[in-house]
Amino acid sequence: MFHKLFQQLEEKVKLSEKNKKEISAFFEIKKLPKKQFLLQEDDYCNNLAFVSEGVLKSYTVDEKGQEHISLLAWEGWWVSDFKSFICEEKAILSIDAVEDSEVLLLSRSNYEKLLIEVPAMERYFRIVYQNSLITKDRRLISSNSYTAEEKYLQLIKMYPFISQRIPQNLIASYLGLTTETISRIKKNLHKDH
Amino acid sequence: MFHKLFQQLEEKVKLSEKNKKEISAFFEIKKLPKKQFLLQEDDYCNNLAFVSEGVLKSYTVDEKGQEHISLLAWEGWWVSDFKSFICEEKAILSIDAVEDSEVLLLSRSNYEKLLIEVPAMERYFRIVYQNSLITKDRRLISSNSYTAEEKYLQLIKMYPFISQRIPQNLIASYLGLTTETISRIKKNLHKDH
DNA sequence: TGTGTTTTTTGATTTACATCAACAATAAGC
DNA sequence: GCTTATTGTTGATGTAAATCAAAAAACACA
Repeated sequence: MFHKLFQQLEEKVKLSEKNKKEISAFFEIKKLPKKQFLLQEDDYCNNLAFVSEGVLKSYTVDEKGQEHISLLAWEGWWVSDFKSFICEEKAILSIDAVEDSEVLLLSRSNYEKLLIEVPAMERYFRIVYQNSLITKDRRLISSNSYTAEEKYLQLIKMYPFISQRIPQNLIASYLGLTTETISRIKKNLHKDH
Repeated sequence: MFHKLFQQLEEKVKLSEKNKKEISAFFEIKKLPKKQFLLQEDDYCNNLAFVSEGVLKSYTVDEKGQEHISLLAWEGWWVSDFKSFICEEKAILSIDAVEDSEVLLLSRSNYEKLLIEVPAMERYFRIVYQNSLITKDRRLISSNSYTAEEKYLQLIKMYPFISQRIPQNLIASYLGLTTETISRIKKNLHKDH
């Protein structure tokens, strides 16, 4: 359960065994069967969630009822409605499980305590956010300047196995495209073999 | 020169007078006249830049020579090609001054030292990145799910005075639209007064 | 093993925004 | 103040991707 978490942490910061014991006490384990919500729009997001198993998606829903996925989070990723979590506002994101999953929850107060009591964690989150910014930056550029095909190819390049795990309609939503468009792109790529 | 920086820092963390002296020693001041580059594509981005005066833009240039602005940074903002800075790769972004500006440069080695020697700065950057992620998240949602008009309105709402300072063609590029589209949107909004 | 559900494919049509082109307004340099 | 750049507007036309609709394929589970 905590294996993935510590693996993640130790990629970025040094931890003693004592640290690890300390840290795990701040988390709560939660099983999340497929399709179950971790967060619903308009609720308050009171936890950061670390995905220890499975895949979750976070998304907005527009007036037409269409989902727009902002993040696909599998093992080793953090998910939340960050703005809601930090600013204690109502969430605009919903989060649910794409497949049977398990998450480690870190409540707001535990998050704040953890940052202070374990300085390595302050550093860890600074690094995670740093990396996260890098990816988000690239995604934003891609979203504003690339064609549908380029966006799709870039995603496949970044996560070659994503289509084995994530249905195409979710990939489409993640890229801000329709499932029909993805289907046609694939057909086209095949043609040019 | 350092006034804006300390103002920014003290919004987020507590600093002693001694801290301030220490911190300022890590920065180098640079004047940047309008249109001058802070960074060019394919160079290495070796500094984080804090804008103490003026406005910079960071952008990519596509095969057709079109600019795609990823960030408009005015007083109080940080700019860099973050991936290049962190991973020591070649930059894909160019950064230049939209108006006569002044920046405070923090080199990679100074950044790393600063984070370790002044723990408040580790905390500061964690908070800055945290906030930055929140904005980037919202921008990504907007970019993938909103119409041109919605994107424009959201920007105006977020930065009501932006059009007084930033020419429309740069705003267009920032939103991933053309200047003609912005012009038509404005006309339309006016009509509905 | 079949039957319903979810996901993907294919084709026809529409639409939002880009592109192209020409011109108007503002600002900047000498 | 006049000239040259820069920025913004307007109209005509093109196009990538959305939408609509319906069938096919893949999956789920009774």
